[in-house]
Amino acid sequence: MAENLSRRDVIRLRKAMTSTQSDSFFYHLRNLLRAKLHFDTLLIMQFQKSGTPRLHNGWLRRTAALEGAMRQYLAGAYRLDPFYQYPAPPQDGAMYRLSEIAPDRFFTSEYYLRYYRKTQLCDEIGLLCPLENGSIAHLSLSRRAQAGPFKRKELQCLRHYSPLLLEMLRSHCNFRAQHMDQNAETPSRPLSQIIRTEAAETLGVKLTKRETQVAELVLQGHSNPSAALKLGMAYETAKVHRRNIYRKLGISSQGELFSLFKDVI
Amino acid sequence: MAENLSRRDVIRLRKAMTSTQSDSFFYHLRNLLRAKLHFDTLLIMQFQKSGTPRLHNGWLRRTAALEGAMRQYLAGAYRLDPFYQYPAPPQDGAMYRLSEIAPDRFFTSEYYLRYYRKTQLCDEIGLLCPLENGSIAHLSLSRRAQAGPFKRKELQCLRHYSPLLLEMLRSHCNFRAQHMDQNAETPSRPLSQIIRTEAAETLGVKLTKRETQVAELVLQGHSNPSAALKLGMAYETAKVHRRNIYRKLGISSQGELFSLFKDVI
DNA sequence: CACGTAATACCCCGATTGGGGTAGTTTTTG
DNA sequence: CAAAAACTACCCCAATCGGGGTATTACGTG
Repeated sequence: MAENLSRRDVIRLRKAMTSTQSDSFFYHLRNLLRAKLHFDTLLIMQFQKSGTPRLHNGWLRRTAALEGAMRQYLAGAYRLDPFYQYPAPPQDGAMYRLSEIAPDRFFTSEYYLRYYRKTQLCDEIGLLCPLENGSIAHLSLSRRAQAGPFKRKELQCLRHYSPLLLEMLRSHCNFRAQHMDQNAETPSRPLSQIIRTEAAETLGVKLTKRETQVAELVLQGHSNPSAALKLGMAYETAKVHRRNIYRKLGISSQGELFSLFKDVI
Repeated sequence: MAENLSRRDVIRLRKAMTSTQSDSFFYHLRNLLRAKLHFDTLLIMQFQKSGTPRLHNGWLRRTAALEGAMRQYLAGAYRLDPFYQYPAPPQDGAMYRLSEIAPDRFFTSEYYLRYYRKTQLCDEIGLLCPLENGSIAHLSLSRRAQAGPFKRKELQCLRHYSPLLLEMLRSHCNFRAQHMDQNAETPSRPLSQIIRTEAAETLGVKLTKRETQVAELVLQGHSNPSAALKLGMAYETAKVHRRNIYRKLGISSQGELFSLFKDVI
């Protein structure tokens, strides 16, 4: 069974666990995981409370598309990442699969089509774990299309060891946070604020609070029903808000809404 | 009335008409037109039979977005330009408005949202005129959103003088063609071929003739009914082709189709 | 000739979008 | 307080899309 660790695995695990407070942790972690499953990217990031995400460690199978996407991600596209916008994980952290937590229309959203799809990644597992300072540690594993989605066994294995992984992740991120220049934190404007000010300044339009929220969810890839559910309102109400947004912005389709904000995000 | 030419207009007209065989034609043409209507871009191009379009003369109101879009256009996006893909104009040439000749879903198409919309252009008038060598001369006038679409009077004026403009356009393009290095013509792969080979090579999928045609029209911004009309088939048949395309390419939405080819086009 | 592929046309369905309207309640603001 | 703005919920509708199916008619190539 995948859950069983060979002697070598045990050694790898020990090396990873004992190195969380050092720079070699990522190396050992990668070795550990590589022995148990196949992945094409491995990232350790930190979602900060009011700053842009930090990439602590990253390994990508060399691809121009992947590196370009990574740059765009850190530059602002992260705001539409389902893992980034996912509500705070439980105290102990948790493991999620992209397809589980993605908004219902995420895979036809502009973010997916423009940033994600061209990386050829087809599956992603994310571990999220709250840190002491209020930020969130994020471990991401993903697979390219040619390798297919994660297999059942690989998922079982990950799920089985996710408590350990989360613990290591937390420990390592706390270590990295100490050596991080707090002041170098680039402030991150939340998506809602971007929408508001962009609409106001560029288009001279004042969006109401609810309209901004609906626009935000729509940009993240929620359908009307899904956005309504998230905001605790009736489906028709979300529709009304969207209609008002379109009217105010002088557009008439979801695609135009995306194109209005894609340069800013 | 807008059709009336002042004495100064007459002088401008004469200058333009007498300079079609020289490099100063564009300058005089711009002066002539500027006196009669407002525009934010003025382009003289030549759509070649089997080469990429040539930009003979171009004037853009300085905008980073405009210049970027122009580069993308010449690099390949021209293939989705409604004027470019418009069937051959009559012998004497003709004048068209973008909204008249655009595919029904053009304004929600990827081309429009990615290339056209961000230029902030909201209206475009194109004169098309066949040349001797089989290529097509194209005069384009467009307006930015802040100026609004062309006014009725401006359109009347243009329409009234379009025979003259077309004649000048033809004359000038023939002049430019003489001084053009025939061999420098960059060969242009037609869209259909790009779709075919891209699907075959990158995705290992053989699209049939009809499927390729449907994919082409969809990428250009035609809906199923519109594509069916263009291909002389029933609406349902076009739908079947599209369904087969999706199945073969392993996708499930129009957005993914766009994203598959957007890097190639 | 026969068989496979391509192409055609039609049926069904559910889901979503975009746009129109009416109406009631809550909140904000002058 | 009273009016305006925001929010809510529901009604209607047409259009499109994506996916399922069946069936008939070419068209070629072996």
